[in-house]
Amino acid sequence: MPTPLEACAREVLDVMPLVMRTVRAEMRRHRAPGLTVPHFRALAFLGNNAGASLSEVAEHVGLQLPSMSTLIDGLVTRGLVSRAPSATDRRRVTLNLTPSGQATLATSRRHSQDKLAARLASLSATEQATIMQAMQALRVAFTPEPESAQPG
Amino acid sequence: MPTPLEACAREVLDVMPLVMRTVRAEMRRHRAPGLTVPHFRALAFLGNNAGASLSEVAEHVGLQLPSMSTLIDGLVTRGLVSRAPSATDRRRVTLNLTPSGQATLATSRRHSQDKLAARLASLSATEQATIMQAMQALRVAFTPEPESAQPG
DNA sequence: TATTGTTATACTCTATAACTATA
DNA sequence: TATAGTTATAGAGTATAACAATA
Repeated sequence: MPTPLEACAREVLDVMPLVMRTVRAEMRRHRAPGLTVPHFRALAFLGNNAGASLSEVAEHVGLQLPSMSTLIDGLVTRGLVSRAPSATDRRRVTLNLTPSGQATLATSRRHSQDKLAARLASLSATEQATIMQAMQALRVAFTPEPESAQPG
Repeated sequence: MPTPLEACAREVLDVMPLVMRTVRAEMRRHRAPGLTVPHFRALAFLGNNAGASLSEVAEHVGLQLPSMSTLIDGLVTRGLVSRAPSATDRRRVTLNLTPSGQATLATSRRHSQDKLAARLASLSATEQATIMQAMQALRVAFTPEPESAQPG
């Protein structure tokens, strides 16, 4: 007989991959500029944290530095992100969304959001509110603790 | 100003990758026999659906048939899954967990569950209950229907 | 001819290791 | 010496295409 906490963990473990698979499949089907979930999350982070460094994005998205370097490289090549040396510390890079990046983010987010919303629309308003609350609680529990650098 | 439904979709889109990244990282760290999330989900499905065919597992996990064939191949090689021709239709394959597979599933599930539970323990009992309810609602909304929305 | 599954092949994503540049 | 980032290289994981076997 599992405790409520155990049951909750198991349910999360069971259901989240199910949801993410749908999201991923939809992103792939849409395939605007081949935006994967990590691409998307990097763009979203830069949308909220203009001028962030590579390390900050990497930590937030959960990739190693070389992987994020490559990922950002692709976004720079595609003209979605600008990359420049920091004025105060020339080891660092300053990352920003270009106008095109902002537009792409908005479009892609809208698309994924709409597809997700279409699914969620089959649920009651109460259930939707419950999901909203659950996500907010999970965000708190799973936001990585800043070890060295904290974005403004 | 987004509607509640839109806000909910956006929150899901934002938070779920955050959670799944932690789960994945933990699985990788544990690295029992290199069980990935899809491996795990395939084992879990077979645990609940003994004798399932390859197509059934593939549909549930959300992989293409060749990918699932390879994945199952690895599980068979590792002695976690048995694979035999179906008695009634020899094109089909009958998949089952071996005792070792059952044990591995239990151990891995317990491990991931424990790690997840440790995170969730920082939340209140009310929040945990909310998450539980949210997952149950999401499960309903995202369980793939056997409809022919997925052509072959 | 249609369905189930496997094999062959290639591509994407991410990691580790080695390196450069700056502090 | 330590930190930020890049480049080189390798290895998982998954997809598409071609194939084999059965219905």
